[in-house]
Amino acid sequence: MHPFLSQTSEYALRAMVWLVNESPDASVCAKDLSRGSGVPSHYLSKVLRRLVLADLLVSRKGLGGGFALARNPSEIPFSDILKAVDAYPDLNRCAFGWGACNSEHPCPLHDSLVGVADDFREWADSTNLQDTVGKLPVGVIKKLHADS
Amino acid sequence: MHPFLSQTSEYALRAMVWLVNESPDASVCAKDLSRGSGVPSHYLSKVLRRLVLADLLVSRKGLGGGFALARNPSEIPFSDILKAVDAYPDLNRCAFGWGACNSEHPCPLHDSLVGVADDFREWADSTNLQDTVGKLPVGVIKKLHADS
DNA sequence: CTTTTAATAGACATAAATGTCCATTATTGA
DNA sequence: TCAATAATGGACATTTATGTCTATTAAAAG
Repeated sequence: MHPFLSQTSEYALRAMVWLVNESPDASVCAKDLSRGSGVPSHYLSKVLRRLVLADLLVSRKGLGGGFALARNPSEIPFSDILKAVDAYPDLNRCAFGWGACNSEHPCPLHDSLVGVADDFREWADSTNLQDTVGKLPVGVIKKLHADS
Repeated sequence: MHPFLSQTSEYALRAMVWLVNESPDASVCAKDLSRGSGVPSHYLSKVLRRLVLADLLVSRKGLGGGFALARNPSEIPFSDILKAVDAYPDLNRCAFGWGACNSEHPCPLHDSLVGVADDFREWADSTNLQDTVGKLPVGVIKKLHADS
C-alpha cells in the first residue's frame, strides 16, 4: 500500500517519466506508452486525456500522432501531474472533520498534519520530470518498434 | 482529498485522539465515541475492533464497558494506529511497477519517493497520542452524558 | 477518395472502500 | 434469574476507484 499515491497518480507519473526518458522529442501513441510503462492500455488512455486537458501533454490523431510533452521537462513538476489527476493534497481539508480548521482554530491534528503535508507538497513542487531523465535504460522505444 | 490518510485511518486517529483527550482513564462505549468524534457509529465499531486486535485499545462488554486505551498515550505513536488499519506505507512497493526496486537497482522514481516516504514515516513514528492532549475543548464527555 | 492509424467519448464490468443493519454473545446490576 | 447494556460477527448496500470494450472522429498517406 502506498499512502501518498493512488494507482491512477502512479500511472500518470509512470507514463510521463517513461515518455521524457524514451521519447523526449517525438510523440508516442498510447499503445506504445502502455507497453513501455506497463500501464493497462485503455485505462492509460483516460489518464493521458487528463494530462492533455491539464496542458502537460499535446495529442495528435492519426498516423504518426500520439502524445508528446507540452513543455520542457524541467517545467513540469510532479505537483502539476498530481493535480491533473486530482491527487494533490487539499489544503483546506480537516482530517478531524471540522468545518473550519486553521492555524487560529486548529483541530488536535492540525499542526502535526500541516507539517507532513507541507513535506509532501514541497516534494511534489520541487521535483520535476527533468530530475528523472537518464534514470531508465535507454533504447526501449527502438525495441518496441522493432517488435511491430 | 487527502493524499496521506484514507477515510478509515482518519477515523482511527480521530477516535483515539478524542478518547485520550476526553476520557484518558475511563472507558467509553462506541456510541459515545461516535457522537463525540463524529465518526459513523457502525463503521466506527469495526475500526475500534481493529484497534483492539492491534492492542491499542482494550474492550469490555456489558454495562459500564466500552473502549479504553491499552497503554500510556505517549507509547502510542500514530504509526501504530495507521498500521492497525493497514494505512502505513509499504517499504517494498515500487511506484514504477518494478518487481525488484531498491537503492542498488532504483526505478526513476525510487530515490525521490524514498525521501518523501521517509518524511511520512518519520512523522508517523515520532508523533504520538500524548502530543494531542489538551488540544480539544474539555468537558465534551460530561455534555454527552447530560444529553442522555 | 479510401485505407490506415490513432485519439476521443462513453458505456459497461469489476473490485475495493465505505457505510448500514441485525442477530448473537458477554457482562453488569437488580 | 431477568433486564439492560454494550461489544462482536457477519450479511448486505452504496459509492468510488480501477479496468475493459466498442463506436466514433480526426488526421495522414497513397
